[in-house]
Amino acid sequence: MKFAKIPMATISRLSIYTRTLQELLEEEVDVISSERLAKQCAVNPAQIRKDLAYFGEFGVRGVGYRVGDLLNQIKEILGLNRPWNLGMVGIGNLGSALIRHANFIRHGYNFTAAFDVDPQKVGRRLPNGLMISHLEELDEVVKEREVHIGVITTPSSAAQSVANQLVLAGINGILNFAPIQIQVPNCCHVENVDFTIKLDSIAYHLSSTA
Amino acid sequence: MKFAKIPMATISRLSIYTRTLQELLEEEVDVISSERLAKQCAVNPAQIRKDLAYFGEFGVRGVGYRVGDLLNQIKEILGLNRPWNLGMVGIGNLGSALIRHANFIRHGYNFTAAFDVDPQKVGRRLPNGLMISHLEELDEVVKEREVHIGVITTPSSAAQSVANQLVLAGINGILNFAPIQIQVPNCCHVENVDFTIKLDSIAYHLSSTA
DNA sequence: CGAGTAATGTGAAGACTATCACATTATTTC
DNA sequence: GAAATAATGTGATAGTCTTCACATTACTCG
Repeated sequence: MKFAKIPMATISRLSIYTRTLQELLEEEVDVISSERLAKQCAVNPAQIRKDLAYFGEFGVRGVGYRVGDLLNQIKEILGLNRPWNLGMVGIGNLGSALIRHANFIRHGYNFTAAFDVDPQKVGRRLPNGLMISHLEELDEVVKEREVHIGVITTPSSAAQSVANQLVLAGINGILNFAPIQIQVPNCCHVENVDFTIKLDSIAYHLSSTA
Repeated sequence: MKFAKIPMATISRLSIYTRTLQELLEEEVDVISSERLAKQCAVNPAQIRKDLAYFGEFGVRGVGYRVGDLLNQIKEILGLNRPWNLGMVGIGNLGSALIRHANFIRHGYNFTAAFDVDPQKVGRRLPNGLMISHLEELDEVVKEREVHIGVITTPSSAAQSVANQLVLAGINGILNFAPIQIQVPNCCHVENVDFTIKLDSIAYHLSSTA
């Protein structure tokens, strides 16, 4: 089943489903149909069933999905049944805000390393107790703290070089907030969070419909 | 040409092209081929030509594209040849980091309003001089400061209600950082910036290839 | 226990997106 | 000024993703 080609969009939606299922679980809903789940996630019901079908059969015909079970299985699929260690590179406004941001921890992501080049910052501790290391020590610290995923919040100009360093240190997953397309070998998976693109997209829609 | 259905992906790529073209302009490159531009943007050359073809002919056969001209024309298409006023709702860690973030201003986006519900915050000024207004005053302030685009950085639980208020105040574009699918009428265009989804996607790739 | 109802799982159709391949057009060189 | 070279613009093709429609299976109730 791992060899079937899973659409990226399916993976993203699985992530959305987990959030909604989590809520449903907290509301003590036991069972849910693809139709109701779809409405809450703003997708098509058949889409949900197709997405799940890539990985097996998780529902009961005529009944629906057991919320707790489905949640666990999707978490298993996504690899969320274990903690992931994050290393943040670039401790500016955005970087430190993200480290303090609650959403990461709640989902099993922990920052275990932070890097910068500014001598004013290196050696200091973040509010959560994490010490800022110098970028030069990246390789060493990444291995020591078992960082699995690199988060880049440096200026664009530094992003590619940081990515190279992360890859050399053995990192295979990068979350890139710098508005630039970074190039990495195939072994490494990059996801971009680029709100400038999103804003431009809004600007386009506002201009072309007005 | 506005009635041809333009793929969302095309709009996003146009945004990427503008960034690369901007760089090329600063490096005083006059002319560029789709092939070279494609390499820098990490896309297929034919893709660039197709994307542009939705809007007209901008190149010279046998030669390439004039960097300055192309940049201006794409900016025109996206509606970036004018300033856009942003109103941020939710002045927490992330919100205030984003307001200070340089990328917005550089691209013609200005924050002209900021909202929160915390009495400790309302009435205070942000480092850039912007006063934080109470959420109750949203309608009024949005109109007064001519806010075009709303940026939501509240907790998920508040996001939908804030979106409703923004729509009622006449806002037609929303950039949503809350990890929830907010529902709005068709007149309003929402873009989501959701790094939890991106992280989950990285986790999936790391788990399934390891 | 059988008929009726509900909701999944999935093959097929449809819609959308990306890539190829080449005709077309501009420039350069001899 | 003709031939060679270069690079766009685009019809055709291939590929991917989404939605439909229905056969299948589970539960409920008389």
